[in-house]
Formats: sequence, C-alpha cells, structure tokens
Amino acid sequence: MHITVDEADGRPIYRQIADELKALIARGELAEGAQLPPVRQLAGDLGVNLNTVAIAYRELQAEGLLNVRHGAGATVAARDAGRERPSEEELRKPVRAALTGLVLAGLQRTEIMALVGDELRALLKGAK
Amino acid sequence: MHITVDEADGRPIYRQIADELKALIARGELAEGAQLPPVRQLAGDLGVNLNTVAIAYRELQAEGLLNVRHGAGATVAARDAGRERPSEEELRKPVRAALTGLVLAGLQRTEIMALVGDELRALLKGAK
DNA sequence: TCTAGTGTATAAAGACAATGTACAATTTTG
DNA sequence: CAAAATTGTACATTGTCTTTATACACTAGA
Repeated sequence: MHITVDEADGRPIYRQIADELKALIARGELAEGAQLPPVRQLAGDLGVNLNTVAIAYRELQAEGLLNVRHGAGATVAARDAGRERPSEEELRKPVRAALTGLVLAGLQRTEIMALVGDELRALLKGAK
Repeated sequence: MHITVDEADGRPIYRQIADELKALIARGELAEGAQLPPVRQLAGDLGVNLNTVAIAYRELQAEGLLNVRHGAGATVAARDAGRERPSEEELRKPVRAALTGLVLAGLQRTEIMALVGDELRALLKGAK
C-alpha cells in the first residue's frame, strides 16, 4: 500500500489520504473486503496524527467505499454497496478542471486525448 | 461573463472564482487583452466581499494569466506571457483524480473517453 | 488638479485542519 | 469467560486558512 502525503500539495492531508485510497480502490489494488491498515499504523507511516487518518477513513465510509467498525478495522465495501452516485455534473466538474489546465498549458487536442487515454489505461490495469 | 459560486462546493470561494475565470480564458471567452470586471462589481454580482475576488485575481496574476494594475483594472495576459509551465505531474494529478471518480462511479472505458472527448470539444469550441 | 474608479493592505471574526489525550468497542489470548 | 491487546471514536486545543469590514493608494479622465 503505497500512500504518500505532499506538504506542498495544498489540499488538506486527510483529503490527500482519502483520494489516494480511492485511487487504490478504483484500480483494484485494494479489493472488495480487503482490510485497511489500522489508523495508528498508517498515521505512523505517514508521520501524521491518527485522527487525521481516521477522518479520511470516515470520509470514505460516508461515500460508501469503506466499512469502518469500532474495534475491528476498516474494510473495502462491496462495489455496489448503497452509495449514492454522484450527479452527472459532479463527475464532469473535475474533468473540466483538469482539461482546462491542460489547454492552458498549451497542449493540443491529440496530446490531451493521448494523455487521458494513458492515465485511464494505467488506472484500469488491474481493476475489477 | 457567467460566473457562479457554489456554497456546497467545498472549495474556497476565491478558488472557485479563479477556476471559473481560468476556464473562460481557456475557452477564449475572455480573449487576450480583455478587461475583467472591477473587483467590486464582480464581488457584488456574486454576493461576496471585494477582497475575495481580489484574491482570485492575484492568484491568476501569479500564474501569469492576468495583468493586474493598481488603479487600472485587470486584463487577460498574453498567452505566452512568462508563466512557468506546471510540471508534467502537476498536470496529470487532476486528470487522475477525475478519472478515478469516473471509474468508481462505474463508467466503462468507452463511456469515459466519450465524456472526456465531449468536454474537450466544448472547451476548445471557441478557443484560440 | 480634483474626482471617480480601480486594486491593495490590514485587522478581526469565524471556520477549518491537525494534534494530543482519553475513551469505547472488538478481537485475541490465557 | 476474563483480561489484555488492538482497533476506531470523542473532545478539547492549537494553529492556519477564509472571509469580511474598513481604510488606504494608485490611475485615468474631466
């Protein structure tokens, strides 16, 4: 489980952790039912407080991606566990933001589509 | 100039404004040299403090997208104005995040590429 | 020059993020 | 079954970030 936090990232630490866990789940490296490390262990590895990790776990639980049980650990939830799907617009907004950055960086249409295809391939490499 | 701020967005208001302005610039609706509304006007339209807008303007100036002059207004900078290009990783990170969301929402590869192509087309519609 | 219009600086209030410590639930061990 | 170890949770505290109100400074035009 390779997770890192970047001081200069801008996003709060708990969100960085949550996002990285999401990515691991999306690509299947954390399969359905898999046990996550205890908050203390992950917190120790990252050099942050255990509560910071706990907040990340709870955020993913709220999205239906994790099952967190007091006393026992946290596990990856079933893929169709009753998590409400984000709205169409909710999904498109980050796409638009990312593409805006690429356009402003001067990339051409074909370069952009290639880059996206590239990332998507990497993401789906080991996925469900 | 249609800009809106969303209370429930999570991101700070000044960043929402900055991101929307970026999108307008990327798609050419705010062309090179175009004058931006005064901070007080935009702030009034959005119902926020003028400083909040000013912070957004300054952020874009720091990225080399705007020329802000004390006393005169803010204008869109030349497209190749000495703005340092974000690193490759800096560009890919948002792409990865957006794609992660799409994958977790259950979209298939072809659906994702179609959605991205769709957004990119909209973005490049009137661009430079 | 004066005035209206523009961005800027500063301080204060409130919200948020990260932490330290103590608590509660579960699992393991004997 | 009881005790200990392991795990997540609650809460108060500290510091940082956001947003605001108010006053200031620069520019352009009459």
